[in-house]
Amino acid sequence: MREETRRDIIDAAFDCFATNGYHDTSIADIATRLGIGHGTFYRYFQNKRDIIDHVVDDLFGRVLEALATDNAPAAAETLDDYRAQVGRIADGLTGILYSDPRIPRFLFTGTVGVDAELNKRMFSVLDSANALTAGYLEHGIERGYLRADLDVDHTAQAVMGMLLAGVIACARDAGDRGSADDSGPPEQQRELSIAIQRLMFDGIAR
Amino acid sequence: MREETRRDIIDAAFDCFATNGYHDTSIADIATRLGIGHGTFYRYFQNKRDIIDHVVDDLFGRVLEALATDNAPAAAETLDDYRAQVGRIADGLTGILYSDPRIPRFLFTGTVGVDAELNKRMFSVLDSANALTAGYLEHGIERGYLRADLDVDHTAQAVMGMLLAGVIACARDAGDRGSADDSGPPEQQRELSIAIQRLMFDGIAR
Amino acid sequence: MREETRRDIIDAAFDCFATNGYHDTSIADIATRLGIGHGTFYRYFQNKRDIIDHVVDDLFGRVLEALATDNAPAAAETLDDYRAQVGRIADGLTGILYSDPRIPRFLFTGTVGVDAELNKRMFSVLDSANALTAGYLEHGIERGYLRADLDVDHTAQAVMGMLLAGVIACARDAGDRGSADDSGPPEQQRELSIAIQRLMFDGIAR
Amino acid sequence: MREETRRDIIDAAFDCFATNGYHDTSIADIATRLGIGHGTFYRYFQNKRDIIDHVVDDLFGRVLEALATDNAPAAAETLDDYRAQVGRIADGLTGILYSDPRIPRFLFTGTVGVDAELNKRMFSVLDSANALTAGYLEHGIERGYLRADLDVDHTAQAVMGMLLAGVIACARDAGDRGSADDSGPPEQQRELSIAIQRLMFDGIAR
DNA sequence: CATGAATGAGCCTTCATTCAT
DNA sequence: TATGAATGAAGGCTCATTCAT
Repeated sequence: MREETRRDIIDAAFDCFATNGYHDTSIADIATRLGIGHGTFYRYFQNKRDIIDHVVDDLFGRVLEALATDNAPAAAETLDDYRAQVGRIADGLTGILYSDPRIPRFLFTGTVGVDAELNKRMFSVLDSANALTAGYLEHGIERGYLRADLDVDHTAQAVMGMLLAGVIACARDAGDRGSADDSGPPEQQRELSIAIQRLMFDGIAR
Repeated sequence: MREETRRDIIDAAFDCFATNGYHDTSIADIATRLGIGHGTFYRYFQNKRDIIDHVVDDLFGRVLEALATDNAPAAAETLDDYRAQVGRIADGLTGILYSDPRIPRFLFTGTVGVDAELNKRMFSVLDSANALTAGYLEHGIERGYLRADLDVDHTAQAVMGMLLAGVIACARDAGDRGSADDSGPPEQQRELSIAIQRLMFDGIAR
Repeated sequence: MREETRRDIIDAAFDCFATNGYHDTSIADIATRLGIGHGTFYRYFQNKRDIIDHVVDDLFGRVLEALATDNAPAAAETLDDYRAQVGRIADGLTGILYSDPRIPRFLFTGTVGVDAELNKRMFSVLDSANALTAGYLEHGIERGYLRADLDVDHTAQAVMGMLLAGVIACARDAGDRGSADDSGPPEQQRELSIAIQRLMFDGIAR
Repeated sequence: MREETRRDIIDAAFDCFATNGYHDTSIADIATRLGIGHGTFYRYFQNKRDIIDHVVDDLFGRVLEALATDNAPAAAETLDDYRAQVGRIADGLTGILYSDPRIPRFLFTGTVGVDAELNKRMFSVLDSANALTAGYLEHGIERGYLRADLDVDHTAQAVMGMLLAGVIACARDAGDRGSADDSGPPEQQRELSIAIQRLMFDGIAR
């Protein structure tokens, strides 16, 4: 039960799921990619359904870590601070999504449509993200640099939706670019990021 | 080849896919739900992969029709016009999504993770929606009621993302409420709709 | 129950079986080729197994008729008579096989490997042919122009084998030539015919 | 992937095909006869179509080996030599066909009517046999003990036809005798063999 | 009489999972 | 501990046959 093998299996599974989706990936695929016997898989994971949870765990862990690294968790005290903070988070996410194109692809083909259970979990993650965002907004209201009548919960939901649009765009681009790691400059992503920020802070009206 | 049977199969398939997802729905499931022999299915559709396309066709047809009904295609000439128009579209979508909770669920479990082909198709639909939205924004700039320096394409993408957030929320709610047609008042959805509009037109800053 | 329809079905079945074989021909194929509903088939024949018997009946009827036409059934009284008779029979068979390339093909793909029952029947037809040939030989011995110590039964079997070689060659050629009726000159067939006769009457030794 | 299992499957398939024919044999039949799960079949062979090729390979291998054992490949130098050689080959074939009655049955029900592809292959085998026979005849002409004006190709075809008659007779007898290995004395076969030889070397005329 | 919609038995094939080595 | 041979549940799909219209 070498811990390294466990990691390798998670990585291989992540790769397979991102490339072919959960349902079109067989245990044999994962084992073959790793060069191990497919019986070995079952020494590390209960069953096929089991691994996806661990892949998701692992992915979220990596994403959160990456976000935490780039982002001071310090709360913004002014609108400009917040604006900058949002920019940093957006850039951070962009960086993560583009550092490994398999991430957005996996979120699609490896996460959605697998299971009612997993759906629930993903919804719950989204809830957390919403709550986090709502917290930021709440903080902004308290500090006085955001509109007092802001519906924080639903506004947070809307903001997260814009981020999702980014993830989806990445997933599509990743699909177009194939699975290779050739990082085309994330120009599109950056522009979307800017558009989101302007929408939030400047509105669209003249 | 009664056209009615064809419709029934599409409906039953829609129902099954929305409830259990594409991969956990067998042809026998669809046939059983309809009370027909499973061989009959193959008199109307080529194979399992074939029906999903028709279900998607049908769904999009219904959605577009519903949207068209509620919405004057007339272009907005003032910001208030546009604001109202956005409100109508949002309400329209809300109404559709809540009229049949299977719709958002199907978009998830019956559409994502099926196929590279279908993914491509869904992306392409998203593209169209983006382009449509961008067109509205473009028009607004020309008419002078929207910021001239708006990045229409990416802003459209962001706006569509917010709508997606609504779809996702619906899908989750539908899951919680089961597949029955008990229309809990779409209070949440209405509030999200308002939050999106305020975000677009008023921004979040004080 | 028009008799003509019955004939048409037999013809269409013959065509399908010759082209695609018994197992790769569906009732729908036969009906479609004829432009009738495939339910109609069952008004004329019990089931799929039933039709093959009628096709075989029909085919043998046609072959025997053709042979009878070309051949005086009169018994040969001299070796030269017999030689000529054998030649006529051989030419007759050649003509039949080449008049419709589907015949040898059908004997293969529509007759062998269908059924234990049909195998038995074909064997029985072969028996009759053997017996007929043996009768000719017997007659020749009685008349004194054939060797008295001839094993008529097995010699007849051997002679029939040579004819079978011709049928097989035809079947292969027919396959090569496609199903069209382009009668390449049956040069090969004529030469085989001659070789058989020389083998019978002159032997191979110098 | 025990090689023995592979052999067992080939044998079982051979048995089933010989008894019931290709189309009336299911993978489950083969597996059941062997007492293995039917999934196991697919660990050793691609699909149902795949196995028939291997069965044919195996059968031809065995036949050729048996023929080679009994037969000096040395060329005949005199007519008597050749006569003896033909006798040995005929006896060899007889022995093979009767050593396992499933062989002639398989050649019928397991080989004909399966596939255009397999038909082609069988024709090609027949070609080789014809060519081999023609070679012997050619050699006889060169050595001077066969008629110089012999049409070697078509004569070879005719000779092969007589052998086929033997195969067919065997197949029928095997069917009558059931699939058991009770070797009724191949009296019939021997007599056919003699009749063929006399036909070739002595002709039928007095 | 003709039709073709409906049916379900039956078969091929995949693949997650187990377990003896 | 690692392996991969074996397994059989499960599901997609075909097509001969029936029968209401």
